[in-house]
Amino acid sequence: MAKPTDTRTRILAVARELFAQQGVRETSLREIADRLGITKPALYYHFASREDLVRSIVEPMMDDIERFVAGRERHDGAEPAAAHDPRELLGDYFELAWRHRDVLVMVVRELPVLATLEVGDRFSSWRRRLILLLLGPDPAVAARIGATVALGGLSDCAVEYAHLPPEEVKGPAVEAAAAALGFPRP
Amino acid sequence: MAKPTDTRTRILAVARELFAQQGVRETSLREIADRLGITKPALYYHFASREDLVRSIVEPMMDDIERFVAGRERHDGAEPAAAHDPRELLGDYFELAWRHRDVLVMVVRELPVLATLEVGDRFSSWRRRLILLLLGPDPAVAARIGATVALGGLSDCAVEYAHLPPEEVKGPAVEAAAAALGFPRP
DNA sequence: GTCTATAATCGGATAGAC
DNA sequence: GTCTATCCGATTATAGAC
Repeated sequence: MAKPTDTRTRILAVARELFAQQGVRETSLREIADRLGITKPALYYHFASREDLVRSIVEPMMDDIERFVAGRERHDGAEPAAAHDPRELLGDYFELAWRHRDVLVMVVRELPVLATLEVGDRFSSWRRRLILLLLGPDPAVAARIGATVALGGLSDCAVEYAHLPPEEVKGPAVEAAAAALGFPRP
Repeated sequence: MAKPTDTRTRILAVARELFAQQGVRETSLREIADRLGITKPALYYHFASREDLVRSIVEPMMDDIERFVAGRERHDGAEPAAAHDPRELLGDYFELAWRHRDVLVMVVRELPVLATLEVGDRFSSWRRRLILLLLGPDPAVAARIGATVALGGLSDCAVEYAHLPPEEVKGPAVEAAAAALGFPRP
């Protein structure tokens, strides 16, 4: 039953590649269709609109991050515990960013284009909640700034060193992030 | 001699604001003209083309960064000394990013749109040279990763905490970056 | 599922009057 | 310096045949 990759999947793959290379708004449906050797109307058979295509690419990552954050928060309404081991949380966060690094580049570089999907607000929310998990409630400004350096720096690494094997990147990246957070190397 | 702000300056201000808010490619000349109460052809009296307008906004920042990096490199062809105090260099770098934080957001989010200005290549070059200044020639991968966290995190802070007074942000941000680099708090 | 043909819209840019 | 009017190209999207 080796389906030779159906058209919908091939469209998604080509779109992902072009969006990452030249930007979302800078890629037209014509360009995607040409690359695949089909025509524009054929795209509309598989996706209701241009926005539907974009959403189909972005949403799996968004859902994955939402699960990541929500799964580590308390659900009983009690105060969120800062009981998370920083290195473990940062390591898991690195692997998450790494898994989605292609779409991640696209998203962080194009928040304005993706405004209709409210990507910016959701990212802010996740970062706020992650800082809460790392530092506990009401952290001082200085600690929050350290956390911003740590989390922002980790995402940058997933993008910057995408050509290296992840095992080689993860360790040093997590150590640097932990140090920025105020947990220096043992 | 209180010139009531000439039109060219007003155009640049409105364009900067709209570009930062909704993206470069997502802002049309019509939108800029409407906001100013003039028409599109009037824009063309002040700028030769759309690209000329974008360039006029981005270039001052680019020149400033180039001067920053070049001014700290050795010019005699000798090996680049790693003799820079990390906290001093990081602090100056923070202030640079802070000064240009509005245009900075626009640029890092829209590398694809600005491809014709070769913004991406120039940014890569600056980061590479800064890492050289911080770590000396041929740094190990782990050290480079720490530097990526440090420099990336600093830029993020200039954007993320743009609403706070810079004196409040700079200290903690530089300390976090230095720790990520491997120079822990004394 | 994919095509041809086409509608409707919007973008950047120019000519020429005032 | 700013306007009206206009051109040209490209884009999203749809209708209808195969």
